[in-house]
Amino acid sequence: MSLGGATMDERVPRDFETLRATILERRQSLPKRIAQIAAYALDNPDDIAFGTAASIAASAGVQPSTLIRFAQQLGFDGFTSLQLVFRERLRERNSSYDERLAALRAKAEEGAGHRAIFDGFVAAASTSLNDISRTLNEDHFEDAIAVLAKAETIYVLAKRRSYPVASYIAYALGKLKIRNQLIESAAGLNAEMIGFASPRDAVIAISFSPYAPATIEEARVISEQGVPIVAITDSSFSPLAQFARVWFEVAEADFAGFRSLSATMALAMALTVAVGEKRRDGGRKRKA
Amino acid sequence: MSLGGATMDERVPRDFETLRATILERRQSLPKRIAQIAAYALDNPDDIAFGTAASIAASAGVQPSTLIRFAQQLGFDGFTSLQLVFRERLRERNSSYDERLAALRAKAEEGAGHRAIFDGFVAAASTSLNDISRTLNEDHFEDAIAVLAKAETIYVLAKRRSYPVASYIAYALGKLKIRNQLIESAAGLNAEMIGFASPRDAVIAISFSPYAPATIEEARVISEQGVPIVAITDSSFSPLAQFARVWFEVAEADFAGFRSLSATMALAMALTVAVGEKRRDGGRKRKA
DNA sequence: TTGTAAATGGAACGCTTGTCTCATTTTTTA
DNA sequence: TAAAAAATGAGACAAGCGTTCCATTTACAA
Repeated sequence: MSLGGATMDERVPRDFETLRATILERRQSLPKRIAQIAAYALDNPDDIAFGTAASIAASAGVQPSTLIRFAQQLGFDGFTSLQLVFRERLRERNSSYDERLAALRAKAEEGAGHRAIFDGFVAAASTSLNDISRTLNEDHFEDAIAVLAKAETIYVLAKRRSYPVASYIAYALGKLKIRNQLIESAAGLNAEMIGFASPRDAVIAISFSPYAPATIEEARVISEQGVPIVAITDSSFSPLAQFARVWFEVAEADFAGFRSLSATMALAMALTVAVGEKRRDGGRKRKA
Repeated sequence: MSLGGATMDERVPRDFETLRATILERRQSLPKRIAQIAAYALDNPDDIAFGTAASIAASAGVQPSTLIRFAQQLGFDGFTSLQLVFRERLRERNSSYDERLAALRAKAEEGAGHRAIFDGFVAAASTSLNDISRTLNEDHFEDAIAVLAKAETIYVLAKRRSYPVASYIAYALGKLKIRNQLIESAAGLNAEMIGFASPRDAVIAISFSPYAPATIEEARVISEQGVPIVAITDSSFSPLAQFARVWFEVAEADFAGFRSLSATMALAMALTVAVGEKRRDGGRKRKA
């Protein structure tokens, strides 16, 4: 008989995720109009949080009283209690990504303690990842993969601050059983190494301002041999860009004078794995 | 005469950031009670978004009418219009960090196209950064800095997938003019290199599962010589942990079988720069 | 079909809301 | 200090709120 006024001792979903799960679970057994509101609520949670019972009911195409029955069906004692859950959801993702980042950066900039240094590097890395995720040119990306997938040997060229990226690329290519050659300077035999490269090979070259002269010079020589170059660099004015078949502009944030490598790393790894995948599929699995 | 009912042709802040800037700019010239609400609004934006004029006024310790005057002072035609801006703020950060990440990961997992591979690596890197930012043990961090700052020479020990981090540490230490030695295996002289290390030096060792046997063995030898080790590894069961004076547990997310290095990189750079700073200050600039 | 229970629509109600007005207090100006 | 202007507090009020109630419709069992 206590049709609507469900007593509060039955478990009432207090957080949005539980509520969502409860709704999805009972979806089948809900009356038509109630189900209609349930669907609307999950699709437009913000409207539930901010709207009035009347406005929400109108948007969902039901009567306000149905909205209240919906709430009661879920164990709430009225629409208002239900709405609180939807509002709490918005409150709880309080520290949005940007605000967290801003907080990190602020702490880092006011320069208090060693923790601030750590926060600074985390913030720089996050910013870089965010930027590249927005700005990556997908056409260039596909072109680069095509160039590299055709290569017999992939040469990897980077010095100084970019060298860690090159070494990880070489490691990953090796793991994927793709023939590659890391051009290191230890033994001073770079010129000879480069001499073996042919137009059937390809190069991944990485260099950021101030561009290591050796990288630029080696890129020039190797491009004159007709070897296609995929470059990762930091601006269209980069001397590397003029030698490259395809090039990526990656804006890495820096902190305390050291550039984050996270965006470059992510791009490098994606290139590597995509090349591996393309080779396995023999170019068959293409997007239409 | 049109004291309150400011006409709408004067520029009304429509987004939260503009509103915030406007308030901060006029702060000095605002009447006492109005300023009181202004401060409350910037400190408790969520309360403004969800509360009623009465409840907000009570929380801020003013009359509801003052709240309305505050809104009108800013060019809104009432509290309700002002509140819309605060609500929009919550709506707009709709795609919270976690949701964006989840979207990236979902795209990456459904595996459509090469872009998905890229997204996967970006997501893995972001997740790793987020995790380490939450879980970094500050005491360990300070201890590690202390150990490394005292060292005459810092030895950097890492192979295979961890090697890129080691090479960046070595690069950064060099830039900061801190004597360091990267233990590479190229010439097979590692044993001799290690032999020079003394208890007045220190080691940064990095190894993740599956732990490169060479790294573990060299860490064992070097710790038996009494050289303090700062380890970056992935679990408390790591064989590296038992040799270490201080160790960090870094949980790197992986994608397509390749582990992100972003968190490790951030930690490594922070350690390096913090050591550099501590040496410059001679330990004088300590937190109380 | 008929009877019963569930579901629904719509109007009515009491209450709280945002806003306005006006008397009072505080601040500024001369 | 006196006068004028600005700021403030507090109550009044209409509009809109969430909720309830009841008549009607729909679904289902016998």
